[in-house]
Amino acid sequence: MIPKPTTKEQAVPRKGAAELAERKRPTQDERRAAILAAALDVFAENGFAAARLDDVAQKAGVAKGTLYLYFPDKQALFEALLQGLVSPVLQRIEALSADAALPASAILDGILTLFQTEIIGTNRERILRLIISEGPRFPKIAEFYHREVISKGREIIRTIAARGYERGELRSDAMAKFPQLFFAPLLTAVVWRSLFSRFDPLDVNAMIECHRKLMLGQKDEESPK
Amino acid sequence: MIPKPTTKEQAVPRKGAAELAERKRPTQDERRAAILAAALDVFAENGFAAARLDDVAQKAGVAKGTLYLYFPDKQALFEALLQGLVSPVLQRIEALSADAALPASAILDGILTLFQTEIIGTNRERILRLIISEGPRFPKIAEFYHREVISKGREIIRTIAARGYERGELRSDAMAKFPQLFFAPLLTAVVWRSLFSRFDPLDVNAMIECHRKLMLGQKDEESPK
Amino acid sequence: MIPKPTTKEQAVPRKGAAELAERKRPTQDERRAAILAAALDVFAENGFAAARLDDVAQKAGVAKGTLYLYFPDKQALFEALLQGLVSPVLQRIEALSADAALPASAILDGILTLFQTEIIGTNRERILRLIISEGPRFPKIAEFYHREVISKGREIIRTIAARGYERGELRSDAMAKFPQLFFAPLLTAVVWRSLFSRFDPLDVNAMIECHRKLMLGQKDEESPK
Amino acid sequence: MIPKPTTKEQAVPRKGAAELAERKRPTQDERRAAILAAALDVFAENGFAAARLDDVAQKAGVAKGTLYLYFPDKQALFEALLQGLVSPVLQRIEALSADAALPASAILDGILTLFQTEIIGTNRERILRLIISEGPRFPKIAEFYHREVISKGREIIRTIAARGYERGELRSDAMAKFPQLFFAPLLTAVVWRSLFSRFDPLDVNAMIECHRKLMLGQKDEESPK
DNA sequence: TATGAATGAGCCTTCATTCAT
DNA sequence: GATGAATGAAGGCTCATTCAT
Repeated sequence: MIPKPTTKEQAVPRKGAAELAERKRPTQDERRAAILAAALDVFAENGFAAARLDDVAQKAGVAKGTLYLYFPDKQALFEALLQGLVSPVLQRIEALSADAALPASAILDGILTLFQTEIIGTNRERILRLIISEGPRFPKIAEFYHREVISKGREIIRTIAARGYERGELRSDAMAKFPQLFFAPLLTAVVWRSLFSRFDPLDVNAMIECHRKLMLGQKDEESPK
Repeated sequence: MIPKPTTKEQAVPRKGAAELAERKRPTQDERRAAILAAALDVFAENGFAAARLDDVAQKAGVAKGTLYLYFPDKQALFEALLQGLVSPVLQRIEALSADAALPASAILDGILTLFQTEIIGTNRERILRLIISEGPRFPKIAEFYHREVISKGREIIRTIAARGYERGELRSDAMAKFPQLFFAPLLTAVVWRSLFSRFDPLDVNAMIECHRKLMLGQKDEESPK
Repeated sequence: MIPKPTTKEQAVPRKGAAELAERKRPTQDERRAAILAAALDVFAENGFAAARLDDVAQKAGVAKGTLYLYFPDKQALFEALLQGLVSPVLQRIEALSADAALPASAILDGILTLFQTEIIGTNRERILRLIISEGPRFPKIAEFYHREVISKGREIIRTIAARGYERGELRSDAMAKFPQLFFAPLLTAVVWRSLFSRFDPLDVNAMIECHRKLMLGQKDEESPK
Repeated sequence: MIPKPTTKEQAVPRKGAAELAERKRPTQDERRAAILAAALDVFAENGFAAARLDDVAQKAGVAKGTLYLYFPDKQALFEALLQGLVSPVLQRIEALSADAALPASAILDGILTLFQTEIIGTNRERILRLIISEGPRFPKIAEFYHREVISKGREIIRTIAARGYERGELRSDAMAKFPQLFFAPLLTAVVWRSLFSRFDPLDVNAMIECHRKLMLGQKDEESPK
């Protein structure tokens, strides 16, 4: 269970230890990551209140006390978990939206694709679920997420939608007014999957494709894909 | 706080109790209702795991043991709560949709209005929140809700959307394929309100109006409101 | 360990229950008293920090959770314990000292006798030990004890000593200035007993007799006892 | 706070470390002393059970593991602490009492003065407090202290008091029989200060002066101060 | 020798559930 | 039926001690 030291590539330490694929003692970063990964599993499965730190420790392969070397308490661990995995996707969205020369539909397509590939089915989806479920009881999390993700995402969509509407690419300025309408089906997909996918799976890609058409106001013939 | 059994000197005790202005001993149905109402408060505020039956009992004005006379355990109380408040709205939706002569837009409008008046701001919204949050850990609830509400609602929207598309009222058959797209903004509204309304309130009605336009594929001029 | 409800051979249940020596279900007062008695044992033996509530519960014959029905937490239990056993002795001292006609020596003798019979060897001595040991970490306790016992006792001694000095019964007004000098040997007896009595027992009565002589300034011949 | 080992560029490191004004790497004795000093702080403030070795290590400027290089465990550290600071004062008392030519009152005065200057307000007072508080749970300490200090001090007082009584310097042989009576006010001063000095400070010197008069059986006129 | 991260037994406290009244 | 005191299993957190470096 506990990795043996493996003082590796030293000149001649401890025999042939180096070439072994053996477990080395994890660095603090690795341990922290292991704890967070375990915490995601346990919190996602049970919710905050019902999650047991015993389980987190066991999954992370550390002693219970070790958790407290990395996080002051259960709530801090939870909050750290929810604040640790957000940015990269948003940055890619920002990058996408920066090119004003692109047609709105292309940018929105790109964002939808990112959602399909980088969120659905990944840990980020589980984080999202946790934020939806537990956010109301963790104002700090809700505010953080609103500030770091929601408000930025909203601005991006608002800009794109407004520009697309002015250019005549979009039939309506609805999304410029309420960018939430752009994200609503994505949120719905996440919620659906968490609730019903066991017995009524959702074809997320197909639904998003329909959403795209609706959003762009295309008539059905117009859509390729 | 709670009416003592009134051990007093009533010449004709307990007979015409109803017409007495004094607090009468609650009937079982009233007690059950009080417990469920209290449970909604407590579960909605804390989630299932963190909710304390002590609080439920106190809010309901009964002793803790009394809860167990009405529900076998905490989970049963929770499940009873989530299965008790769904039907009436759905029935009204079914009624609305039954009139095939109505234009699709009118029916959808009606449904949206029902949502705005009968869900948002009511206990039903809190139930919905609970289902979203806790559903994944209560398969029974998720299945029940899917069977009783989701699948029916989906069928209704599918029918209306298909009919509207055939009649040319809708520019796209997206919603016929994925009725979730119709409900997505409503779900989003509920989630938003639970997470962000404290510091970033959402104008649900305005958003729904935008959703309506987008859905119907109207150009902006076409919408009166 | 836990008194069984005694569903026994009562022909006419519940009637003649009183005269049976059988264990009846303890009243709340009895339970509270049992908890406090157990707490005294456990705290006296281990000190506050090292005392285990498990042991208290076991000694009191109740479940661990029951403690929390009577006291909000460990500290409250401890404080309740230390504030529960003081008054009667002080009242008797006050009664003794009220009679100004008595010679000072008689009153002081009476107080010393009370100490020997009502404190030494009783639970009050253990309480005293706890106050001495733990008081510095429980300001509330120290203040309470100072207010309720120390300051009153000091006033009493001061009055008696001053009066005795004026009357020529006492050779010195030392005790009128520092009544602590009257109590010092008593405190010392308690401390000695807690530390050394195992291997060097102290004849408290004899020491107190010597203290009396010293205090009264008698030459040795004068005191028979 | 604590001297970092000073890993700097010393041309001639570690040789004439003593005469360098800079902080040198502490010797083992210094480290031991630092640990004991820190332990006194921490144990005095919290008592044995509630004291944290973390705090001791931090105050001593060493790592927690280092404590275990110097003391096998917490209890051994505590015991070492309580056995380390006693002797010098006792030796001075012994020296004082050795001169049989001195009048008893002079020797007793000397001892009282030593107490006032060498105990009250110093670390020795804190040690004394710890012995009083924790002694009952540390028989080894109590026995050590009894053997090394108490019994010796008692013998000294007994000798002086007996001699003084024979010579007619003391009106009573009370203290010859119970030397505890001599120390009682000193003990009382220590206990009082630990419990009440925050809100009811004690003038220790004045009290001891009164004690002296009482002890010597002087009438008030006789003592100047 | 010194470090401090890691361990895990132990303890206070909570709360769903029971049951005597 | 209704009560609420009592129960005791469970979980968050602490901290003395260990051990790889």
